[in-house]
Amino acid sequence: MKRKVPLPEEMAKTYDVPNVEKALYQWWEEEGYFKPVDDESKKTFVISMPPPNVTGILHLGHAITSSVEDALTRYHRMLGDATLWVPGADHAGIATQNVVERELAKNGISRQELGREKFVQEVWAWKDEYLDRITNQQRSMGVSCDWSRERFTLDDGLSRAVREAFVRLYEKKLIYRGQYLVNWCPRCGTAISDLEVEHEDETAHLWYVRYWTPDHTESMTVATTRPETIMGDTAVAVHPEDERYQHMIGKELVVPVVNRRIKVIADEAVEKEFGTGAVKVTPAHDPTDYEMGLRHGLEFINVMNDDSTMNENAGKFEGQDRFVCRKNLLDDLREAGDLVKIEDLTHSVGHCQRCHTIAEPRISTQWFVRMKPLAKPALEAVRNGSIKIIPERFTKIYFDWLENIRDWCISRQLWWGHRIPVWYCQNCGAEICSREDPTVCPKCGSTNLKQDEDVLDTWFSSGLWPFSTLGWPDQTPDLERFYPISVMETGYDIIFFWVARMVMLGLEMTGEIPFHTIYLHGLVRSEDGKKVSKSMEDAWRYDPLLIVQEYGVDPLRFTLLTSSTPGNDMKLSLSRVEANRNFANKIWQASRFVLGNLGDDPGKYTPSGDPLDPAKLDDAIDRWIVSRYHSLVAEVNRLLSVYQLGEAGRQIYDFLWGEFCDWYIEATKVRLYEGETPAAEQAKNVLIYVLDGTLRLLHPYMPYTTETIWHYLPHQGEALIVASWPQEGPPNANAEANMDALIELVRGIRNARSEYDVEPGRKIAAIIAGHEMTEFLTEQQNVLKSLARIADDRLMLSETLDQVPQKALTLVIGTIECYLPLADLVDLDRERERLGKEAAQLEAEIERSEGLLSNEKFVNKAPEAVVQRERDKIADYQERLGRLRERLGSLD
RNA sequence: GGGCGAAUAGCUCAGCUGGGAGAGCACUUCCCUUACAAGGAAGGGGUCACAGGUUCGAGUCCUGUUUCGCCCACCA
Repeated sequence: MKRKVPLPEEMAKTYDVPNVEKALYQWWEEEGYFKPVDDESKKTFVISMPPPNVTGILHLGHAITSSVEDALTRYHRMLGDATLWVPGADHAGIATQNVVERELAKNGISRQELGREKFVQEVWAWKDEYLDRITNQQRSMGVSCDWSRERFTLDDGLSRAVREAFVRLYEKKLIYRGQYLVNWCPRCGTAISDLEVEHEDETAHLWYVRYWTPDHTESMTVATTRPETIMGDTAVAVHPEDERYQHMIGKELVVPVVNRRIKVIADEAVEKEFGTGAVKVTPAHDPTDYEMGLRHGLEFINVMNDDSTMNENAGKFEGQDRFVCRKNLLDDLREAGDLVKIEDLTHSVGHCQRCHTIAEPRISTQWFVRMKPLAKPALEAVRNGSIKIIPERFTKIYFDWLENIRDWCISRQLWWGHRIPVWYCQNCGAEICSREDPTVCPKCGSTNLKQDEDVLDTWFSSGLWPFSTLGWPDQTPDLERFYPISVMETGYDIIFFWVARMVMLGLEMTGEIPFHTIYLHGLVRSEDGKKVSKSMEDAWRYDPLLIVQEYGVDPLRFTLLTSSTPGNDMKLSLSRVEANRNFANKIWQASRFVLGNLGDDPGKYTPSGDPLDPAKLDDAIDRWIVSRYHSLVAEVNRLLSVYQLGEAGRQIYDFLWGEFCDWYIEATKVRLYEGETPAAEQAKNVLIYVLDGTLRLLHPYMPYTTETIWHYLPHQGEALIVASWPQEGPPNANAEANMDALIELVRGIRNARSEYDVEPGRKIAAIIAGHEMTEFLTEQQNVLKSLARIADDRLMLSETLDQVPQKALTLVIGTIECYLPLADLVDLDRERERLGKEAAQLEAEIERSEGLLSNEKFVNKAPEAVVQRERDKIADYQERLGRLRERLGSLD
């Protein structure tokens, strides 16, 4: 037996969809709607969810990712594509290790005390809890992803993919191990990649330090911001063409404190203008100096330990923290008279992305990926259009980074992550990189093997995500069918960390592009424009879970989807979420109206799924709304095809509220309240037809609200989530023009009533000459009476008028003349003034149009349609003006 | 040092291929009318940052300037 939708029997009077979100989600999932249809002939549409950090808490960044990806997924599912959205989570090496270490520290336990194996066990134990939390939070956003395919970057399959990728790169010599200068986080105790260093401008000091020649007869002064590295100096460098120092090049100087002799060298990297033009060279602690060290064959002296305390090379400062050492060293120098000068200086300082500790450039043995050979095809794939980036401007950023790419340090001195699959023979020293754990050394046969201690950068496994989640390296049916995936959707802040690396590794490992389209969304900021962070005082206001609690999922989703354009940041405004909650309520109430007017057998109004032809409808207002709806479908299709989700959403909003509710529903009331006339029956069919279709269009944005309402309305099919996307149908220009006139007329009358303080309840009289519009207005006279509050027996409608009432307000709407004899209320002087103003306005408009048309260039060069529009305008305005003048004359 | 983005109503933002400036919130007046007060009706409010240019026509395209934000870069 088919499981029933978990909804109350009756449609509630108030909007309470948030109360059924959970049940609906569960129902969707249990019905299997999130899985791709099992039909090989269908086109596929695939998205890989950017895996959230397993320790993460859902924030607005996740919420926007979820909203965009779910909207795309639902849209394509309704289009009939075999749609797959693959979810998963990231083990997030440093981040997770830090979190668990902190948890353990609460009980006074350190990672070192536990030892590697036990600590990793401990993290795994935590992982389940964390994973549960984050995935539940994601579910709460309504994500329609296939949880049966959920993956975790450290699970067996993905670990195998990581190892396979590593070994392949190793065998192609694209991975190498060596001693180089890397960024080191002393707090995390690991190397980090260039990308993981965040530079910030800080005010600091530039210390001028004097270095003497061994005989203490000559000296040179160098400027440094990091005096604690002095003990690692192995040269002083000047520019080769610096005349001030020519005589010193090649001479020896003595490093303060450690009294080591170094040479003065000449190198073009030195800027003559900066400081004294002489620079201390510390190849083991500075990127520029490192390069110089290589060029000049200098010694590399590391003066710090892993935790950035000074090591034995720092002489008397051994054991001191780098900044304590700095202070003490400066004191010593000052005392010796060799601290010549101190200047203020603003320079950028690198910090660890994860813990914000000042990173230390440091020489160290690490594993690297050779990037240039990988970057080349990745550049080509975007250049030749195989991969498209939206918005396009990020293409240049992608190019710039890849064109100047440097090797990627992938080893981390952590315990939580994929261990590097390399073993060292303790007997012969051989290095063994292998898919399987080796037991004997292939060179000497020794069984004394030791695996490399390091783990891989988290982003290494993320880089394989689009295909590792589909079963790679095995040629699984999923990989066969769903790879390459369709869209890679993520924030622009991780274009280098993740997106570019996926392209490179995807091309290298699978020989194919990993995805066709890269869609980058903007970052969410708080209302005052700051980056939303947990430390913010009013951070709770930007907690998606709390927002959802207060307003529901759909309003938040709709807000996130319609508040910005691709790639642009957005400031989330809660008043907007509230407004969209009101929108959801509006749809609910409108649907209640429709449902409540269908009578005892609503099923007979079930839409067939085929587009209605407005030309075949009897009522002009029906023709109008159907025509407008068809234009909406076409417009939404167009916008979605170019990823303009925001604009499409706004169009649906405007149509539903501003046209369907404000005008169509109001107009149908007249017919519906007449009873079961043929006209009423047609209205019901059209109401359902348009509402059903619009709910479909809105479903990707507001899945819960639309699914719920849809079930109460007569419908075909088992669930909206798997219902078909609306078809485009013919518009009807004539109906739209007629209705536009009616709307303008009603607004004009309402405006006049308001201006003359006619009580809202009072029904007034109206005398109308319809001219060409007479037939239409006659057909719709009851609607007109109802909307404009004209008394039943006091509407005089004819084609022309023999005589018009003196004491009456005058409205001229296109060809329609309308007089409102408001008797005692009408003040002829005031009326003259009002009409005079209107006439003046029309004159100005006519003058403007005539000006345009008298310009030969405009007439010749502008498109015919634009010129014609101006001509039509003049005709229309002149007709109106004529009538106004006539009326003004008759008032005298 | 290079690059990118933003600048539109009091606030938050749209304005997609250049053809008479829009929404939500806030504001004013009125209305609890049988879908909806989470609502309805009618309003007020903008030299589209500035200066040039292209064009018959520029919020939209080009150049420059200013302010803010971001990214990249071996600024000792």
